[in-house]
Amino acid sequence: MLSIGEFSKICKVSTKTLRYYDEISLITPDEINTENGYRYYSIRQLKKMLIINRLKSYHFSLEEIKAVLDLEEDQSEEGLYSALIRKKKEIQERLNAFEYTLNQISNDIVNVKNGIPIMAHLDHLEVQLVETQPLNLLYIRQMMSIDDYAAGYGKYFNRLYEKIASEKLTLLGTPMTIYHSQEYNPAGNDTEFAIPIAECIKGTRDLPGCLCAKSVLKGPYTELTSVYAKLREWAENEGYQLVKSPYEVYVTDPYQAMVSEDHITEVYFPVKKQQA
Amino acid sequence: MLSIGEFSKICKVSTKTLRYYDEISLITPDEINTENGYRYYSIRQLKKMLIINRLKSYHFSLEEIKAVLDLEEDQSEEGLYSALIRKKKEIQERLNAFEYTLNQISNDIVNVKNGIPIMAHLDHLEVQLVETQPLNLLYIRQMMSIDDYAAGYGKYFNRLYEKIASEKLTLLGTPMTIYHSQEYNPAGNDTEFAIPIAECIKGTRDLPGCLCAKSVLKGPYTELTSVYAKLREWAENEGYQLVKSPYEVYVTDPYQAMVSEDHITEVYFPVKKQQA
DNA sequence: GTTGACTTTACCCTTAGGGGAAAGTGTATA
DNA sequence: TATACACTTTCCCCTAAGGGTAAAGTCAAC
Repeated sequence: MLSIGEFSKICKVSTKTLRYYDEISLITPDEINTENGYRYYSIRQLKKMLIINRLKSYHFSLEEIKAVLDLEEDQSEEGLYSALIRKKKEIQERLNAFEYTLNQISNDIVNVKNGIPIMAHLDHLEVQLVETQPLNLLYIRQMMSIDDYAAGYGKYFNRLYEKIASEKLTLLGTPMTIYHSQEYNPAGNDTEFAIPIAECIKGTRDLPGCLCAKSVLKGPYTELTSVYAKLREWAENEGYQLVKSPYEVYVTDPYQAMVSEDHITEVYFPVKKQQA
Repeated sequence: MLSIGEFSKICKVSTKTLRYYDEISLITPDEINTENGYRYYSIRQLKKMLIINRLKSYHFSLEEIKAVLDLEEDQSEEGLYSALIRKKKEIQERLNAFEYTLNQISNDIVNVKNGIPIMAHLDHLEVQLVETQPLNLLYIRQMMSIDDYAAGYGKYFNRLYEKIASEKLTLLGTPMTIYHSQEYNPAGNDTEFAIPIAECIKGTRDLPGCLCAKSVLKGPYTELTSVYAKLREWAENEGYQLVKSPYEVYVTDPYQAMVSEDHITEVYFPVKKQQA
């Protein structure tokens, strides 16, 4: 039997951690002296602790590790295997995200080095006042959380395109997204995915034409918030009031132009002249 | 002036977050109604908020962002530039770490798929009883925290090698590390970096020969804890007691064999036969 | 005037433990 | 055997970046 200090030293895990793992029942000492409460671990618990350490190094949460080990106890090898596969995919995704970030940050570094302050594109963004034509939209309206967006765009636009194809409808423009939520809420925002078509059928609605402030973004979607900010600022300065829900039109196919720098997105915000 | 909800919506940041940022003085509303406490943000605060969002996406902590923005206020472009460079390096390192993890996990996946349970190498690890020869060690002894190890090995062994080279000393073996701490402590462990040489000079000491349990690890250093566990288990089973500090001998040059699978490390643990 | 949307503060919760205090316990040495 | 010191216990507070919810006050539209 090993005292907590001995066990700690062998596994390279602090005693604090071992007590915490005991508390959450991840690994509990084989024996606890009932007189003084001292924890004693057995040699054969070393392996379990080493597995925990390894899974931790793979960025499993303690919760996940517990689940894996519990399954393992029931002799199913499947649990560990599928967990590893799943976690590998997760890590791959995080790695990709880091690569993307690295790209972006490198870009900014070049700009700052050349004396172009960060967010400079915001100053060069042009806003125009346009009168939009009414559109007939095939749409899906959905609450979207921030995590859903990445997968959501593909999913819902695909569904719309499928319907257009299977019912032989007439495409009249590129896909667009309309944001109906008043406030930003990380849990979910009322979002409408739509594609303009010719036919008025079930599942379509009319988007009336109206006066809009419009900006065109060339670049990655992450800069869209700047565009919205710019539109607000413009409206305030020019004495317009923002009314109704803004929408984005994806001029380039997001799945065609893989280089995010080449994306072209139009942002429309319905406005009206402010009463003096 | 924008209410917190309006500002939140434009920046795609929750009101909760804005109140929190106010609390930590990262971005405070331009105006607060003294009657009802309502927060009002100005249009020109949008830019600051967008910069915060961008830096957040680069994995800056709020603390760091505050520091950068404060420097920026004092018109020094340098602050932002060097912060970006620093952060880029950080992200690169995390990316590398993820790549390494991905490698390891893929390895384990192959093993598990082939029916080899994780940690199986532990069962095949051989332990032998050896009588070591006394060594004369050129050494540096240092408290090392877990984060220091990666950089520390290079640093201290380099220092030792430099001394050997500059004083024309006679190398008698490969580098080794001796662990003096009794318990594992994440804050710092008493660690000795040493290289056996022929000359007895200032900065050398004697490592007496003794009876040791010895195991040889072929593979990445991350598996070293398993070796220690194995040695403990063996000692328990064979009726030996672990005495004094264990040490590792790096048979392969860690900077030569870049593929971690090729590393060869000997682990020695001084033992004595247990009194019956 | 009322309703519903908006805002405020306040309190508790999250992960994976770290730091430290106060008190009890174990063991080696003088 | 007495004492010193190393070890262990529980208890409480702390982290970063907010999310969830409640109770109470406020605003704007109808």
